[in-house]
Amino acid sequence: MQDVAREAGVSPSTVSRALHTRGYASPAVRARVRAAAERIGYVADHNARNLRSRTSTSIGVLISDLRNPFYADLAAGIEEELRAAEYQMVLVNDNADPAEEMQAAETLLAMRVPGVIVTPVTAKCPQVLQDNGVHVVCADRELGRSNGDVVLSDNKAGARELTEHLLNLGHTRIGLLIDETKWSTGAGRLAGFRAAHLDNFVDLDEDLVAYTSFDAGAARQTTRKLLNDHEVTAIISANNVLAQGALTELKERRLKIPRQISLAAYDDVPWMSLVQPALTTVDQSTVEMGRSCARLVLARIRGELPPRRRIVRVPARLIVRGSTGPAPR
Amino acid sequence: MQDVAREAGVSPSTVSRALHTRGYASPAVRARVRAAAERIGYVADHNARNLRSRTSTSIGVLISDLRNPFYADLAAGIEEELRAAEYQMVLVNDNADPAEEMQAAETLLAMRVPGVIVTPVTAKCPQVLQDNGVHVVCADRELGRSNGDVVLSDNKAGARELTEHLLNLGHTRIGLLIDETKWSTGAGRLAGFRAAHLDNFVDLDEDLVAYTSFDAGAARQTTRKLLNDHEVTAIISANNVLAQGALTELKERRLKIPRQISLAAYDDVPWMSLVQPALTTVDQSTVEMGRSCARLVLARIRGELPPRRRIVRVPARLIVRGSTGPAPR
DNA sequence: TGGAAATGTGGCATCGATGCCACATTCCGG
DNA sequence: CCGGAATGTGGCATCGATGCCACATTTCCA
Repeated sequence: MQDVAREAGVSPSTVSRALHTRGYASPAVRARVRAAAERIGYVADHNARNLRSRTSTSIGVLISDLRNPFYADLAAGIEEELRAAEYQMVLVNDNADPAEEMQAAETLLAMRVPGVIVTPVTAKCPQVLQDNGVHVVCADRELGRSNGDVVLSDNKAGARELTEHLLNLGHTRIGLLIDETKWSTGAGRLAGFRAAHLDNFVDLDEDLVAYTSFDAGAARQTTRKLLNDHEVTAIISANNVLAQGALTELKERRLKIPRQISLAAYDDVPWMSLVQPALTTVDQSTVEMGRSCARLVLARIRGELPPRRRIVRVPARLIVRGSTGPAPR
Repeated sequence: MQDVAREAGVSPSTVSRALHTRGYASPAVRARVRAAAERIGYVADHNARNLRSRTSTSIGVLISDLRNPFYADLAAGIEEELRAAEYQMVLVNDNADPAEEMQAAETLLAMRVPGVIVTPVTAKCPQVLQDNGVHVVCADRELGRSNGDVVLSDNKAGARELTEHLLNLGHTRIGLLIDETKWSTGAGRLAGFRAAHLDNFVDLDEDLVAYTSFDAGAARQTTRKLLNDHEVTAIISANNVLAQGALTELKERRLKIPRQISLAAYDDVPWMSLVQPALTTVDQSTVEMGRSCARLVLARIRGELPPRRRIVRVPARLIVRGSTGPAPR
């Protein structure tokens, strides 16, 4: 910048004013400075700018697992929106580990990022960030009674719609493969599953809610057990990872889908339309969810929003494909 | 930091020395300062540190499309290794667009990142970065005659092995679905395909090399054309995106895989083992590739490497699954 | 016991961009 | 023709961490 000032024959202050819209600078000088900057290849130092202005254009994004297409899509949506606003995305994987999550939060604090988008593992993480003046948006799920902004898939409505689709096909014994109900994600999907049964006057056998862990192998075992112990004519998987395990087990058993059993999943990811038959799913518009998160955090940073917490509910859409059909008699 | 100094009753300089391993500080003072920092909840400001030390612990990662599992895995590997070294990842999607790529490069320059890992779209981008003193590692591909570090999949060997696998099964008319040969990626895979034919004394009909564009829909059309115009008993897709199109077309035609036609793909991604039959693929250990990139760029930054350019070749591994079988007579 | 060496700590300039304030110049009306 | 407003530009302190240098204190040996 000193160099640009010398090159243009003005002072550093003038350079600053000439390159930004803020402050006066005669058109002549402005042009001269811009030319000089161009010639030298001047690129403003973000660190200095951030230090002085006590802010930054980097946004922290804290997710569980980039290799899961859900998180990848979320991040892609966030990045797209941030880039358009000339912000940068600092992406950190926490592997759904509380310790790594807190570690990451501290790093982001050190970077003095003005905002963070997080798929929280612990309520403490968003809390700590917020306490330090960072604008936090929780994505995909809510832990306990947080008081920050959140962007959620409408889990209950989506799961209800999916369940109703199966009930309408005559299924009355539907297994639900689910890994957790402590987060709003699992809780909402389970609630939707229950609500659909209730609405349709179908008694729900609680044994058909099969708890497993967030892992395809475990989901496969759980599916096996579910099929061994109970008569079910359809299975709903609460997310894309569990669906993988369920499908593997069904294929292994050479069960005809959907003739002998129907399979459906919450969270539509690409492979689900590639398998034969393609899976009936609930698409939670993950990329759009990411965009919403970014828009929300940017609006907060710019102070465009009232202090009240904002809850964005991204609609979920049922996609009927070949894996669901009439219940066998 | 001023606050910590006051709290501990020492000067800022001493705080700096006490919190780092560099410089002297009596154990007593060190303990006192650490305690004070802890109490206050002090987190060093990266911007100030970066400004002063003219460096940064953020690494730029410039990729084409986070939604493609290949890039997601690459990024995941990079992030894992960076995090372990207490570096951060600034992730930018350039959508394989030269303009966006240059834009991103400029942003990374502004951030004064010490290193960038890029899956280049244009040779200009890594060049510009390098000219500005940034350590650049090109991942997955090489453009023209660059002189920087690169981490590549051993495309030629992998493609040769895959092709040989098919030739050994008696296939002599193998279609290759490929989108580009300007980058080292496509060029290497095509070379391996050719080399395998040569080694096995099978004449290669150049018409069976079907050029398409990087898009599942286009790949499907090209596959259709390939099947209409030529007798082929096997198809190799040059990457995961094209494989999607090829598979869709084969399913549409109700061709029995592998009885009537074999299908194989370069770049193993999760859905390939979920479809029935599972696809024979070449696994390029994408995550490990990402880790290698990160290790390489960190080593450069630390000055641990001789000036000569480093070319890391990550081995590719053939995974035989159900989609390839003996050639039909 | 005096002086040199060793040890620990504080002062201060610095990195680069920013924006307040002061000052120089031009412009206009009374 | 002079004073005050309007306009444009430069000086300078500042953000927070760092590390050189100087200085104060202690240690040690001659």
